[in-house]
Amino acid sequence: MFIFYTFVKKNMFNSPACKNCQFKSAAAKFLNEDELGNLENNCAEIELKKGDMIFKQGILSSNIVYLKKGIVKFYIEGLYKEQIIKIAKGPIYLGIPTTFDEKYNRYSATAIAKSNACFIDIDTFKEFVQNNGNFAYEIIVELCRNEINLFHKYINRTQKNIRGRVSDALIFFSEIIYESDSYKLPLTRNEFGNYIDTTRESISRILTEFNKEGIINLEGKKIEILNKKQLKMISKNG
DNA sequence: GCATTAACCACAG
DNA sequence: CTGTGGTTAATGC
Repeated sequence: MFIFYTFVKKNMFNSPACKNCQFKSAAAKFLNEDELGNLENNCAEIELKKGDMIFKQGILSSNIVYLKKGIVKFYIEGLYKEQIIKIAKGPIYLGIPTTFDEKYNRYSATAIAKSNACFIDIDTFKEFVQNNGNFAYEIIVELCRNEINLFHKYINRTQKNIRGRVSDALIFFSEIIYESDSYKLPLTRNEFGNYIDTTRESISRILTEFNKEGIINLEGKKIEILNKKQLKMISKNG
């Protein structure tokens, strides 16, 4: 991340056209001409392939990342293994909790689909928060939403059985991530299990169960939801 | 006790 | 990387 920062300062990248950005965040819509110009000069846009790491736990961080489009996974190096904590898609800010008041990243983020990310200099970002109330307000709204979502995820982990949690995840990918009833899972069975706190074996079993029960059509990583009503039932009664 | 749930292990594509 | 089968431990009638 430090490298990007130096490059930007030397103008070795073409500055992105923040003013006309089609993927402007709710917060960035409140930036005035001057501020947008400032953003353009202190920001670099990068194209990411599936599997590219965006930032890494334990490494010094000096950028806020704005994911214009794409899908990412957040994960933490735990005591014994890596744990996926969250999957999200752009447009979204990625590094606020880990960069804002922390020297080192407290978690890692990796693209799990082709993505576009803007690396914004942290001091520039802080300036906006300090001087532009509307900008700051929108950032707070996003942070609040994230916290509530995590509370729900936390509760579901303990209070739903595995069939319920698998249903939740399938619905999440369908409604939030892909906005379609058929999609290709961006995770291996192992990662899927890790994500909802179970084993790859249980994922395999339950997906084939759902397939046999006619709730989904399963073909490797390709999922087609055939009976969303029932899936939602299972999610509830989990 | 007996049934259910889910993790762990092992082996085979 | 996946799917399946057997085993086992925990929990709830």
